[in-house]
Amino acid sequence: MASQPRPRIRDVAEVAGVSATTVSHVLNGKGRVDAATRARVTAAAERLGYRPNSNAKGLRSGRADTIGLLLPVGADLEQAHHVLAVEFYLTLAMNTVEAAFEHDQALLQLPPLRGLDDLRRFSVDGGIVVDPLPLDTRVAMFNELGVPVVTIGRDILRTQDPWWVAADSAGSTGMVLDHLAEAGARRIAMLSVDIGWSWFADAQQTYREWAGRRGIEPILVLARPDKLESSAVAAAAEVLDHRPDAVYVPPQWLASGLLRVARERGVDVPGDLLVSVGVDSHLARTSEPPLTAVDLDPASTARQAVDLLIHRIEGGEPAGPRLIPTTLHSRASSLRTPGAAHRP
Amino acid sequence: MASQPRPRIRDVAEVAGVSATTVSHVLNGKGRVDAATRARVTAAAERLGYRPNSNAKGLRSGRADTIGLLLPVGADLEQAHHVLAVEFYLTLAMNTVEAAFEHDQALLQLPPLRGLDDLRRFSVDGGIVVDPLPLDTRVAMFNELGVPVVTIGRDILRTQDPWWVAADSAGSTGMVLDHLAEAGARRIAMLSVDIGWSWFADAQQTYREWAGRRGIEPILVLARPDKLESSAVAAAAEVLDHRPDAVYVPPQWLASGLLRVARERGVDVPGDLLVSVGVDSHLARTSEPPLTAVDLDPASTARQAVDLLIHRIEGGEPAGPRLIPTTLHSRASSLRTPGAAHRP
DNA sequence: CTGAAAGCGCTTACAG
DNA sequence: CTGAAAGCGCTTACAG
Repeated sequence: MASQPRPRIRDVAEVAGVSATTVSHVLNGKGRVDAATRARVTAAAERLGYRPNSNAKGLRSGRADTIGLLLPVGADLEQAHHVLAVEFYLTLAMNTVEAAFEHDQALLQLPPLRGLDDLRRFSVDGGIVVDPLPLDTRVAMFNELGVPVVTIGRDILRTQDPWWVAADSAGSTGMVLDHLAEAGARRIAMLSVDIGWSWFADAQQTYREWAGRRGIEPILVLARPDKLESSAVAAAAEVLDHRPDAVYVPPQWLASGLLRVARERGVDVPGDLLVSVGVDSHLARTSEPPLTAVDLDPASTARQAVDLLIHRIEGGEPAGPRLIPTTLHSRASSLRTPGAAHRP
Repeated sequence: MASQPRPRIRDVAEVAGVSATTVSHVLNGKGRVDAATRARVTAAAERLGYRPNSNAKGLRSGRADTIGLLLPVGADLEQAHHVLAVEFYLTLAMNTVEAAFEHDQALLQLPPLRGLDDLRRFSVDGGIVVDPLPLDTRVAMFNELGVPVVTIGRDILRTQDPWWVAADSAGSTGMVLDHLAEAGARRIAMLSVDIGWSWFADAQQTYREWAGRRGIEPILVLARPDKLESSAVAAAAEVLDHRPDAVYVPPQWLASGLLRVARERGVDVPGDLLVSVGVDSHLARTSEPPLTAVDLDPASTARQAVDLLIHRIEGGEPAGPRLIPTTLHSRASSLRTPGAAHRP
């Protein structure tokens, strides 16, 4: 419990019989230092459990060795109905933490930013903004303060910005639609939402193009973006009115509403209707029936985002956006087993 | 995009026509400063968008104005089956962030700590360790470095430690058992797990005492702590072998296994079996039937933990542990509607 | 290869 | 009520 005073660089220098300068050189791999001296310094630092004071280091170097993470959820997340994506965000966060750690950076969780002053209170070398809205204000704040920023998800209106990492929505959509078509679907609808996140925007565009190429009239229903159960149910009812034989649902939070309405109408999944959702989750895996879903690989996404941010912090050239490949987990909801239709 | 140089305290001093000392006094509410001077300084700081450099501040004061949060999940959380509690942890994390922010503290997400050196790399004034195991190593590391620490959940073996905040497990258990008894249950079992978290340990003890007071033989089945689906199912089968008419399941991740086994055996919930789970979640709310569950109020828990930690950082006397009251959300799984039993 | 010295931007005795 | 000066623990030209 007794907090012994933390060793300073001069303590290490003393033990090693050199100057603080030399200790600094050794520890930071700068300058030329004799191998024997280097060994003595390393040993002394090790023995004392020396860790440079990050405030002093940061003050001198102007770097905080800290990056900020801004999730699109606040403290009121219990209320929000997109709680279904919590696994995704928590996985994203924990992987960001570990990736940052491996790069010798600490990870600051930023609260929702109400203004520039909120952001100014944190000293970070860079920031990661998750799920930017079109012309995202949070990104603008980082830019305004000259702090390097990278987004997870693309800001669909900042078309010149190369500093983002995102799961491949267009590719995923093509994969899902092809999968449903191969399973025999002829009238494939999309049930989505009108939020400006690239995951949804790109899915819609890809769906339209895909339908166009096949000369099919797209059936596209957008739920209200309020994430309320009632809106989900209303949109589900509307899409079923079109009598599709398959539905792709990029926003995973609309899936349970769709299943419920289908059940109420006696529409069997997968017998009468194939379903695939956009973001894999425990719920998708344990749903009845289990739902075919796209695995967005939040772990890789987080790591790529940290890499890209550090590249930007170090003044690197825009390395271009990074698209993260996805995987389709095919489950019972999209498997048309002959004879399984119209089970009682 | 152009990063204009950040204003320093001397810039503010210059604009206000005073010394840096006075600016510091005004901004930190120290010393006596003339009201007019104070106003000029405040205005100047405001106009320049001045924010003290936290590294300089920290170097001088020895404080980092940063607290660390250590969740019991790592980057591999997709694998772990306790993903069901992700809402709880994410809510905890986001509320910790906001509470810290309101106390002018930044919140560092700490990665899993493999040793003292990992912890030394972070400069934090204090730490919050979530769900400590008995004689928790992470807590020991903070103590070893002399960094104030507070736990969310009680370390059941460090009985002298008053620095914790936890949802009231004993109270919740009593509430659930009474609720089930009032609904008519006579043979109330507990399906839990042998992990040393206080939430589970206290629930078991309370259950035993409760049964003892009523002269009932407790039916207590503990699942293996590996969080595998197979272990959950095995434990569920074992508890149903005892033919209980109600089960309280403190670890929420065992609930779906119980429901599945009950369905397979033709045991109707709630007709033949009342069920209540320990941690409320979206899954509990949307389960079929919806599950009666304890709301642990992670938001209050997080805020109290931050309060307590700051109290400890400031050298306050042990204020004693803080028990967070819980709420029971009574849902269909524990409502014995006469005649509802043995629905097809 | 090594070290003395300056300075990063603050806060805090201390003097006036 | 106000300010000059020291110093927190580092890193980095610079000199030797």
